[in-house]
Amino acid sequence: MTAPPTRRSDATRAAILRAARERFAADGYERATIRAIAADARIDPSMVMRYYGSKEGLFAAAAEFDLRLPELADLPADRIGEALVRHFLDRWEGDGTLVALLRTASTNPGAAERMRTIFADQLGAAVARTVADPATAARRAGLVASQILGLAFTRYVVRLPPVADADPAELIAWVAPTVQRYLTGPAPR
Amino acid sequence: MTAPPTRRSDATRAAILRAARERFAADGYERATIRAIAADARIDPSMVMRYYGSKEGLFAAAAEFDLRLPELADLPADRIGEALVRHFLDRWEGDGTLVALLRTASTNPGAAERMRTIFADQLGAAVARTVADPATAARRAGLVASQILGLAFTRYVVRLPPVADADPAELIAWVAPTVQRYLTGPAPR
DNA sequence: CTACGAAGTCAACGCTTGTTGGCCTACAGT
DNA sequence: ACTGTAGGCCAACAAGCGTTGACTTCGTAG
Repeated sequence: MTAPPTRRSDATRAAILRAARERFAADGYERATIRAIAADARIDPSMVMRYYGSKEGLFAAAAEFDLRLPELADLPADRIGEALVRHFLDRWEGDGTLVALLRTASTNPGAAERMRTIFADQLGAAVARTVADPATAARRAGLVASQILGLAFTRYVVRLPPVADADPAELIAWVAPTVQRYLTGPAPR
Repeated sequence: MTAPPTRRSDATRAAILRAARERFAADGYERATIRAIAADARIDPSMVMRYYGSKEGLFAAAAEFDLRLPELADLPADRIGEALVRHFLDRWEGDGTLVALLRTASTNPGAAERMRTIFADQLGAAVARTVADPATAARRAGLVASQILGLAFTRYVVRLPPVADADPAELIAWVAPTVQRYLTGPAPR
């Protein structure tokens, strides 16, 4: 047990992180300035540097993200698609971090790398544990990612009206079969 | 016939536009600097301003984009999905403009608006012409956009390995049924 | 009560960016 | 040959950025 329980600065650190996530989500990496983040958190820009070293360091801390995937094996095999789509919509409807990552991955190589890691490790691993054929597991996970990220991109970033305005239940009903097929459907050819 | 046939500066204008598209596609809006674009085109940064007024103006000119969708009604009804996926892969494999738009739409409101227009007008209209039920046409077009843009995003922007490394034929085989169902499948519920 | 380290503030730096206006150059019409 | 004009270049500007270091304030341990 090495940890000194709480430092006085923890509240500030947390405020910075919260403001950073909001700004990164709203504006992307380059337009989210340290000065603006500091203003939101009501502290001095230099505090950000003290605690996170640099803008890159701040982003790395703000973009820590756990998909919190459920154990797919515990679900009824024919409901995995539905459960996954529902889970993702819930997950990022309440947490701007993934939108921040999505916006930033477009221009920042580090963020793109982070995104690759998250989806390869977390989603890839969960899929590998459930899919029968290990040879196609990675491809299946990639296809699921393409539909899930496409949904997030059109709904939260571009805000294409027919997708952004739909209620979650309808989106789930439409998209779940796609994900289900990518996971458990027969491989083509 | 109002047009003076060719001005001496047309070659320069075109060079700027070509360089701009490449830079915007590779770096996104904010990291693609006018100076870098001008250097690529081997002209002075001030020329960019002379011809396009501002960086926003340059982007607006560079992001002009026609999806060149085929007339869907001319295709066999059960092959529309396949044809569409193949068309999109072809279309942006050879032209960086859409990738530039994709990267830029993440952070630049104007680019997001442009993206919305392109997909609502061009794809939305083409879908509306083929889908039986006009009430669901917009939603179906949005869903197609979500899968198509998700594919582009994972393959060309994030470069998620299982999607980026796949060859087009395999991607088409996996994704075509999704698009086909979004277009011609029964509406859920 | 005092001293010391952490937390926070302030002002400035060096750099890059988009943008501007003045200057030079080359070509077309007479 | 001469001149007007469009094409192109150079140098500079103001603004905003990330980042730095020195200074002040606060809370606590001895």
